[in-house]
Amino acid sequence: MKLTTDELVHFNKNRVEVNFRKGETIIKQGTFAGHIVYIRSGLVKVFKEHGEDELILSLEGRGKMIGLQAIYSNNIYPYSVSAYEDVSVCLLDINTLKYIIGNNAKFAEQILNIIIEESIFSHNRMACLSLKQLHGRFADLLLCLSLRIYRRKIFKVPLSKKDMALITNMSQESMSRVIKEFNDDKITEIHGNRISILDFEKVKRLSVVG
Amino acid sequence: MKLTTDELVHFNKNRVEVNFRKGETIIKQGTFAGHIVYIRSGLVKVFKEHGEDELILSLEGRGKMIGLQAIYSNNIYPYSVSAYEDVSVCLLDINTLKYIIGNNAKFAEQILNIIIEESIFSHNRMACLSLKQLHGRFADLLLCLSLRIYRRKIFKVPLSKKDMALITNMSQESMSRVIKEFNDDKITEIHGNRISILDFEKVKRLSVVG
DNA sequence: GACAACACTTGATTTATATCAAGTAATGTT
DNA sequence: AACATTACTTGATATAAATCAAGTGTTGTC
Repeated sequence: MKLTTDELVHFNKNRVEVNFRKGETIIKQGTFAGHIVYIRSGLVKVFKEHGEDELILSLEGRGKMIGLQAIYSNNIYPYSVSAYEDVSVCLLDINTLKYIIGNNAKFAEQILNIIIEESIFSHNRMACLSLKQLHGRFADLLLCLSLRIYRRKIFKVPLSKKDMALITNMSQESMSRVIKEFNDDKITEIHGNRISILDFEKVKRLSVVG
Repeated sequence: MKLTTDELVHFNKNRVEVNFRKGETIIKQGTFAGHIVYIRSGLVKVFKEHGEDELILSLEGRGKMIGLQAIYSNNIYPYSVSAYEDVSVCLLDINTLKYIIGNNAKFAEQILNIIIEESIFSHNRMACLSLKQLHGRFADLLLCLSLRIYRRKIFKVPLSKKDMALITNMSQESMSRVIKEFNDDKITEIHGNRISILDFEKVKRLSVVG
């Protein structure tokens, strides 16, 4: 990023490194937004709280910026974020960020690109949740983990079956049944928190078909 | 917006006014994005095409900018837009826009705000579609039309029941039944394309309850 | 090592909503 | 005006997936 020396100084002065333990809340929906969160390591969930139940908007890992939406909308975080495992983050002061955005067009452009990418992701997730059924939604979760988060076909996740059920917006029992079918059909090999994708093409096909 | 004279000249040189007839496609998902669309008048739907079926992302009317997502992502429109009624738009050259964003931080900031507002709207819509059932989803449509689009409690919509069913992601038959119940319960008075919201508080409550 | 608490599985039942079917009303066309 | 086409309604049936229920397996705690 093309920041001036002045801007860099500003940034470093207003940057804090923090660690969160598994399960901790990193951002609480509805609270005043003091900073933007940059994830250095660990998996988190971004979710909307809606009375009793919650809707998971996305999973985010290493290298992602979270909370940019708070720049607009009265500095209030429009969603919550919590840690699936121990997480290390960097907190960037929101006013510093706002200041630089308002003065450095190239920087603003990059933030814009991040938000736009998120926006498109969000549209796809909406389509996934509304149009697809159980198998398609789970296939999408597998693709997300494999392509976006771990960049592998075999990986360990800090997610319980219950978590995965929440992410794919289905009941725990349905999740259990879907996983069983995927394993029986040799599409995946899922034992405990270890996921191996055996037939990647089939997962892709299931994601498209729904 | 704080644009320099030079930028204004640029803009006016690369601005075209166009009219679309009811039903016409204004933006086609997957095509090369030449411009951003500013709606001068008329109601349009923004939707994702996904094989056979479609998912409506939002309704937009007078004063809205559409297609900003194409700035990022190889200048390809990530969704389609079509006219529910005769629509008048202004087309802004995407390269001009990009150029100004990259050089005028204040302008970039405003575009950023628009996208962020959209992003939050999109999250709410996702929650609506995934968490709520028929009545809650229809209540949300009523609120959207009444608060965001028409700013009235009584208005005429260019939408058929079929359209409304698509927007709320339910079957035409369910839409019919839900409208009947709303009318029977004196919550609304819907005849043809004329909608009167009689009990606004109840609509809000139904939207929250789901 | 016993016990509690929780994660997961699996089958039976229920439920919300889609689909099917068959009709009436509204609209457009020659 | 007659006819076709489409929009809408309404009841009956089908279905995907949730919930319920009753288990087993796993983990943590004193």
